[in-house]
Amino acid sequence: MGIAERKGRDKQEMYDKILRAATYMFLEDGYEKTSLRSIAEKIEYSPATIYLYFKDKDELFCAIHDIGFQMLLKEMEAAGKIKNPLKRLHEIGKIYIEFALKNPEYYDLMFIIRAPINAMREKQGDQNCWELGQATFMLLMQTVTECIEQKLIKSKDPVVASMYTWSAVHGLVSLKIRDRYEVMNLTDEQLRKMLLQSLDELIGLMKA
Amino acid sequence: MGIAERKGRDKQEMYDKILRAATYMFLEDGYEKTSLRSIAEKIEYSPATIYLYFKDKDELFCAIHDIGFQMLLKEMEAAGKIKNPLKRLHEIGKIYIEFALKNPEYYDLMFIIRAPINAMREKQGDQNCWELGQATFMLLMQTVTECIEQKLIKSKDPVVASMYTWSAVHGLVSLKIRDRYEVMNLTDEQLRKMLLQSLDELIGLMKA
DNA sequence: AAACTTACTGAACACTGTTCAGTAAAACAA
DNA sequence: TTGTTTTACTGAACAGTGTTCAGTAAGTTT
Repeated sequence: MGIAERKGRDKQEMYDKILRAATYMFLEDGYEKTSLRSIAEKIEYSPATIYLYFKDKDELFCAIHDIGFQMLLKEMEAAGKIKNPLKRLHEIGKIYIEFALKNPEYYDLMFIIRAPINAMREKQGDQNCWELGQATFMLLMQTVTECIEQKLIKSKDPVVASMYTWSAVHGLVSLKIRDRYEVMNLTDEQLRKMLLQSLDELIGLMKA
Repeated sequence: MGIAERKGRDKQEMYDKILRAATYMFLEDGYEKTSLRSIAEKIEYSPATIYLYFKDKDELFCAIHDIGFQMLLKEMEAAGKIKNPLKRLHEIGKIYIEFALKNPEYYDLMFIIRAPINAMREKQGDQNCWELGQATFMLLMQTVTECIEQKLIKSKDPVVASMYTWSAVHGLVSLKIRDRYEVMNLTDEQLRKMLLQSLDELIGLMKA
């Protein structure tokens, strides 16, 4: 049985090796400039080898997408410990914005680029692949629900309130990541302050 | 002088021909699946011909991006006529959302895809290319400023308020266009209603 | 009519994602 | 130990992409 175990370990190690190289290059050069050929070259294998471990490029990037969500969820743990749901909501927003500013490539892959979504759709029956995104959304939803129950915010519908909260914050960071604030001519630091100030203001508006 | 005029017209017609074919195929198949070779085939010229009229693919799509903004600005004219700035703000939001839902490919190109931004950056001195985006933002900014002046909304800083308003609405539609609402399992109609309801709620929160 | 310019092209270049027949090495069975 | 089967990997091919360039035919100018 030792041979089968060793082969299983070898397989997992190879999978991880490809994933690490891909992640490294993706963070370095961005999605558009990370090719399977360049990843293969980095690990000193043929491009065809990658297809023994991943169905296609989309599936490989889906795995990186999942790493990004695990990172985000880990950061969200801190917010999860805050008792006051309104403070928690605010903290969730801040962590989300800081995560996006610190990890723009991950954020892009998690919330904008279509590749991981394509890969998840192909695994129709596999509900697991959506669970990371759902976990993040559930934390927000739960927090918003508690805010509503304790009458800390004006909104009554938790789904709608979760939606515009997420959208607002996503809009803030995604317009930055896709370079659409250039019309405003701000430095990075000015922009960062403005994003956090916008969040503050939004939370202020939501407050009952 | 007739020859020079005729050659100028010919050049403009060729430019328009390429742009129309590109726009048609882009709206039909989306950005990812619209290649210069396929555009060239449609107009029955060689791919190399396109480079006589456009610097590269990014510049061609920048021209389509501009058409999208012209369309959006035209739709915004209706909102421009509303005297009450808060009602106008609400209408601007609605028009923005409806535009995105009706023209997802244009919206994607205008606010998410990097190609047009790359092309505009290359024309550093040419401030004209940013003016369409700025015009849209200026209408929002002006409306928000009037709301603040007339104490119709709580916010005091027009830049911040414009920013989170734009971001919120952009977030709503861009998460849809990039298929990130699938975690929520909603039909298109349910989603559309929810987007508009979120906008209503946001405006409600903003109200003084 | 000769010379020059312009608009266009086919082919090339360098790259991409993906597949497949072939092969060497590992594992298995006798 | 040997023969057979399986596995992991590869080089090459396929079909496609954006972009450039030397060559050419037609139009324009002298």
